[in-house]
Amino acid sequence: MPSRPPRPPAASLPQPSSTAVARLAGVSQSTVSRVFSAGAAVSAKVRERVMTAAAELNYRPNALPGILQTGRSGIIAVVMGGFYNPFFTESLQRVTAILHARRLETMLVETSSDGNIEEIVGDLSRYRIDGVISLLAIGSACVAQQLESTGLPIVAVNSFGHGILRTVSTDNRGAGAAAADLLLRGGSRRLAYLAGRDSASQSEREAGFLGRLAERGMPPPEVVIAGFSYEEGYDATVKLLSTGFRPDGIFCVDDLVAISAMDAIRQEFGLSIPEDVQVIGFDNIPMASWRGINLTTLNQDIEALAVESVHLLADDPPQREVTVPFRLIERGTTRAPPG
Amino acid sequence: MPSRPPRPPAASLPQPSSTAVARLAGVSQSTVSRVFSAGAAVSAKVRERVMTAAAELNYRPNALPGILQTGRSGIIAVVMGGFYNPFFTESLQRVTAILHARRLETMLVETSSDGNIEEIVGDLSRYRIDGVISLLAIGSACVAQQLESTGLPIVAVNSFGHGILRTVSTDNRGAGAAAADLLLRGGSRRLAYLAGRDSASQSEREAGFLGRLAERGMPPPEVVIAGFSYEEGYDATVKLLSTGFRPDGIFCVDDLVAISAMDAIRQEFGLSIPEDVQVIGFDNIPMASWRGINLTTLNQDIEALAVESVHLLADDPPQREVTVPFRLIERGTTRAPPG
DNA sequence: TTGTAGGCGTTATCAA
DNA sequence: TTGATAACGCCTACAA
Repeated sequence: MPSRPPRPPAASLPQPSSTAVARLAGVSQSTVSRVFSAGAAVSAKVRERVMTAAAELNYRPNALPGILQTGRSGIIAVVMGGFYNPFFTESLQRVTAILHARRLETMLVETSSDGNIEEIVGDLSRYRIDGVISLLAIGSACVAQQLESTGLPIVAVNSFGHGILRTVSTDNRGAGAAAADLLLRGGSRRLAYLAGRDSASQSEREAGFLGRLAERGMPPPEVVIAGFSYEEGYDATVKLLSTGFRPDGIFCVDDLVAISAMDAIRQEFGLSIPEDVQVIGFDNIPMASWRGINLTTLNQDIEALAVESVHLLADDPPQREVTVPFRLIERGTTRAPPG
Repeated sequence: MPSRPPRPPAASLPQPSSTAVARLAGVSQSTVSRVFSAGAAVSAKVRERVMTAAAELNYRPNALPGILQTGRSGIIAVVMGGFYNPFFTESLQRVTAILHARRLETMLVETSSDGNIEEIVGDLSRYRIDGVISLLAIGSACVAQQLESTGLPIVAVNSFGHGILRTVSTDNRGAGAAAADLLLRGGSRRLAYLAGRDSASQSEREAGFLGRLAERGMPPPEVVIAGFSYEEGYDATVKLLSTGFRPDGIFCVDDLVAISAMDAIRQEFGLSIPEDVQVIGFDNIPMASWRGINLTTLNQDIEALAVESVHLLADDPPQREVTVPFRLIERGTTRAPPG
């Protein structure tokens, strides 16, 4: 099923080997190897000679034979989708930075759905990658099972674990409840939820929101599926407000949807935020803090998510599921509490 | 200088080798190899037996020995920074997708400055990567020289080539001129340019803008350095308008700066856009088309930039520098032409 | 069509 | 402290 890259991409000159350096320096190949290994025992004189020869040949050690022997490559596959969402791209940035700090390399896997993850990861296992961090939620137990069958350690962010995967997640349920509390505190009584498409984070946020409203004796809110993007969110909001139902408080599955909802509310219906409608987003992407947007939202601690993901993958600690706390960021799209 | 990953990241079970499969299937190792190679000559019966054995052991071919022999890995290093800017993240997405379509893998290199690129790429060359695509501009000829010394083919986007690198760039100069034309056409006469920090794209855009204004007999515009981000742009705009000078047309080095300028203009100075001030951005990031922003901008054809980058790297065509046309996107922050 | 054997560039083990 | 040698797992002749 796998195959080599079909056309040779830009052939480069063959790199010099440690043998070539050894020859030039008049030492054995093993000595060259030692010079370029961490805790080696080499005399200063020999090291000097080897380094000179290496510099002359522009020698760069080749990591592949070592990988061949140890079976460990120091390469981690990071699975990404949703590049349009700053939450994901910032997550990618942090994860990569943390991996780099640990001297691990990032192999980037780009895919829009989690359907073909298994195939892609299977392909990548040709390189003897050491593990997988998926910033994309793994939706089905079946895919999780397939991934596990690669034998690689796998961490998924904001995903179900399906009893198999290691997971790192924001406290999505708690955050949903906090959103409910805040909307009620601001006086909203006709509530709506702009939902994402099926996923762990989406359903946890929804469960937290609906659960808290029920606890507090509110009728269930209007729920409309808005996806995760601006475009879908805009249409969903128009649809929601066109039913005749006029919510005075909306919780959105993410900031992109929240921002689109604000635009639709103002431009299509001439309503004011937060006077007529309170809006709460999720993620705290940079745009949420832009002056012209100023969105109240629930912050995901991306740094913590990234740190914990790498920790779970690389340090193999006993716990397999980590929850990271959210933080409420009150800005201008909710009404400050009266008291 | 380089070294192996210090701590073993999550040891996984050793993967079965083709030899193990061969033993189980009762054939030679080379036969297994042939079964998993593209244009192999294997009898159906043997292939069948090998596949069964491979499935039983959950065998995955190891690409490393092949790389060791050929010196080509099928891995491309993609250098990224500026994750806060959708232009860069979308570029990354496209490049990765195109590489993947060619069965090339993406090794992601995250760095904020181009200063340590050489070190990072040097590290990566341990993996015998086949080339480098830098979405980060290479600022100094010195760094370009160091990169070239790795012997790897290198493509940089929106960068100077320093007579060494292959480059793919938007027609930044032409786009700057188009911005000048549009502002003048809309009637602006007191012009300003919110500049980026020193880089090829920044200076080309500035040169195009200033050049065209000069051609058309206008005095040189006010120029303020605004970096590339929202925060810096906001401060720079406040600074610009606080000098007493009141521009009625502003060209910005990128959309993030333009959006911040709009926010500052409206919120700090109570001016209207485009009535009092026309604003033009650069990139055409998704936010520029958001209803609440609706920014006139110059589109960079990211798909073309990505395609050409991979082409220049992988197909080694004669030309080393490619320019991609821009496209003017007129939205609501400029005044429609009177005629 | 299949098997045998050599080599890719390291690291690790042992002997000197 | 250094050198020789055997892996690592695959590919590619070449032989059968």
